[in-house]
Amino acid sequence: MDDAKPFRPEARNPRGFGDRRARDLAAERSILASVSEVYERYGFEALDTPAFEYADALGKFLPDSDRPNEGVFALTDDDDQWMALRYDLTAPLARFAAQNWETLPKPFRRYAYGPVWRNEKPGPGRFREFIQCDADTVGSARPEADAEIIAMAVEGLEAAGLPRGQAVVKINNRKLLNGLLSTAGVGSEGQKLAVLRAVDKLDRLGPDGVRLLLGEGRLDDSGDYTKGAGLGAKGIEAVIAFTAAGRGGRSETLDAIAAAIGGSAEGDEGLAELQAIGVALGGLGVGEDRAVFDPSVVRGLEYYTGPVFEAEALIEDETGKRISFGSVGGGGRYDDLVARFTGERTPATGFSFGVSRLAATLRAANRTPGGEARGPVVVIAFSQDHMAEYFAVASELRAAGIPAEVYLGQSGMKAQMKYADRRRSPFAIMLGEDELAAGEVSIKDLDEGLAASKSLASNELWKETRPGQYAVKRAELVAALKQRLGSRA
RNA sequence: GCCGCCCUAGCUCAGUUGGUUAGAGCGCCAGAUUGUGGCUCUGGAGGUCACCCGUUCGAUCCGGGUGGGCGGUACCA
Repeated sequence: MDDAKPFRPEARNPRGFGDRRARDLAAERSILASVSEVYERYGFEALDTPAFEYADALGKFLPDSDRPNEGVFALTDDDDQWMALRYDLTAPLARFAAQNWETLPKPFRRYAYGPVWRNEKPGPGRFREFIQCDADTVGSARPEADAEIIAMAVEGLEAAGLPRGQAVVKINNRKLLNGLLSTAGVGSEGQKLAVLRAVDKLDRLGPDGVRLLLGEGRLDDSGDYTKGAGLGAKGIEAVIAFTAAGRGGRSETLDAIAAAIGGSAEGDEGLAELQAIGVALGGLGVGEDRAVFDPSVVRGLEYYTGPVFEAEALIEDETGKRISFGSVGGGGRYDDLVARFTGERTPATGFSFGVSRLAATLRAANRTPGGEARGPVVVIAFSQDHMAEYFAVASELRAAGIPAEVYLGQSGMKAQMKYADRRRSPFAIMLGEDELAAGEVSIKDLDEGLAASKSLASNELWKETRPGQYAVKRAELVAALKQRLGSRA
């Protein structure tokens, strides 16, 4: 006799993890299908890798501690090996490429999609589990490989529902800022990193805030002090001038960048790469309104070694306010990632769509990629005596490719109609005593009924009129429904 | 991680200067309408006032702690 209160766990999601219902899944699948189709059209082969990797294969690992770096979800398996959920699709690709390099066709072109996990603080458009759709070329150092990746990003955006003018891919090159900093006498990697972080905040803090972060440091609104990069006044202005070098056209921007970075071997290399990317983009038919050079783009991931890309949505909500949960995709060149495993420098470049964020952005703009999720045709269950007949109807519909179900709850007809309504069913099928006697079946078109109800004030009239309801011969049910479904489209 | 604000019904929020029975709108369920989703009307269910500890005769309210949410900031391989 245990009279202790039974433990009742609270039914809730882990923080940053969300349930996705039919309409969310339809949107996601639609984006995945259209982007995958673009990737395949460009000749990229599909690959899936496991959710888990050994933690050391994912990169950051603290050898002096038995815990992998925060930011990933990690655990040890039975053999005390540290495993971590993948935080993107690029690191697993690097592992796969290194492992199978001998037998792969080179350059290796592959795309992949699936969930990735990050143990970070969630926010709007920022999840701890989200879907990426990624394409990479491993084994080509040519800027044309980068250009092709960018072209796919542009086409993918369009296929996913962001046509010309509603999204833009911004392109930069890490080598430019590196060259500039070398010329300015900034040697240490730590200082360079601090500069990158500062520039990354340009959109949020503005040039003056970034100036503080490039110099001594900045005190923010919450009273927190952030130590700066420690650049001198000349260095600060050189960096700011560089980030402001974006112009309308790609070649004008290149000229402005060239003037801003001064001369350095690394900077010139980066400039030449961008130039070649620009030429290739022209050949690929990617207009200057869809892919631009933008020196203010940074990207957080440290593994990028050259060109970096970022996709941004340019759409507004009803009030004309720009919708932004951050970038909807990003990528770049990472020439050292495979070398972590093989010791051999292997050039690689790629781009990932943040499918979940893209879906969230489109939803915020009241757009539903993949269309509305509709429920099945619902066969009303009038009486226990005729259940077999109801199931026969459902089977006929299913055989004809029409999603259908018999109501299996305990409630009366009114509740069954309500159920069909809530399922967003297109039709309810009624086979009561009257219909059975007449050899007929009643079809209620729920959309039509709803539309008609707007002009009916009283419930009596609504019931009498039975808007959207038709009787057909029992044998003609499937044909009649097919016709109605077809004319709807 | 750090700083600030917040936590009352499924949701959005009132309210109690510390006192018996905590409210609204929306949503949900049911009836009016025994074979009809909408509209209308009527009724109903639903709350350990986030949790724990303290102060008090008495705490949803005051104090402390914990957890969660939001925002800022840091980090983001």
